Amino acid sequence: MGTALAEMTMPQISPLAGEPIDRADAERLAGVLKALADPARLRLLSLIQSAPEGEACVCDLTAPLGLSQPTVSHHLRILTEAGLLEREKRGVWAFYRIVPAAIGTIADLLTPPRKRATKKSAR
Amino acid sequence: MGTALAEMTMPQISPLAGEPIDRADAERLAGVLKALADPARLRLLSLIQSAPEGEACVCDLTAPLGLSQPTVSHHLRILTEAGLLEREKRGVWAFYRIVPAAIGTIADLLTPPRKRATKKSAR
DNA sequence: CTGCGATATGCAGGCGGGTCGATGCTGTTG
DNA sequence: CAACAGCATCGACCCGCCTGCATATCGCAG
Repeated sequence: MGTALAEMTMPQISPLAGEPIDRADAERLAGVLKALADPARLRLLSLIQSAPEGEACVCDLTAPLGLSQPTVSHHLRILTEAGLLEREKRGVWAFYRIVPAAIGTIADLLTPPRKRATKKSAR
Repeated sequence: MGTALAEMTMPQISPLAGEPIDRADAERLAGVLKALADPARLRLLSLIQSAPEGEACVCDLTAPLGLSQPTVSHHLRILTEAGLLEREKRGVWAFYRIVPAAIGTIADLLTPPRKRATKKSAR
């Protein structure tokens, strides 16, 4: 498990597509969104993305966030399990990097006007 | 108040753009994402969007959701305050409709690769 | 005016989540 | 081998949120 994202990228569900999504899909999508819906975690993603090599270790993230090291590890764990981050341990350090297509996938799931096939008229 | 979305659409913040977002922007974006990060609310958006006229009243939503009427009203209130839904009262009924650009705005905020201007090199 | 149906609000219970301090584990350094 | 640094895990506290029940409010019908 982990990568909760992968479990719904294939079915290509979209809450705003055609018909209502079922409970299972709603809970999966909500799960990933829950991982994103936290100021600390959004800042973590932002910090990691804007880091020199696109990666950062925990010790570089605690200070700018103003949170304790266990708390930062906790958030990184949640983001990783959601499929938004990937972890690579080099020596004593654990480097986190953003999974390239992850956020984009979520953005796509929230973007309905992708297909003009469905009527929508002139509103 | 209401429309928490409007308060951050102008600054055009993006957690994955160039530099790290500050605490205020992170909290604003997290606030809107929190409104989305709930199975019941995702289903509500989906149900409303796929309704005949793109709108629905509370009485039509309680049954498919399997939640009590007060709970549904509660979720609709949260979605409305987040700027994702708009409410129109006609007679005894309250009709809810999706704010067209709302979800798209969030999707855009989560879509970084829009501008190649920022270096990114070959990683 | 009285009654009824549709919503919103108040209140309370219960669960999940964010945070920290303490601790354990692993790999590096001397 | 001993000491130390980086990180993950554990336990606990506290707050916020989802949910339902009861109640208030508004609009319409008779």
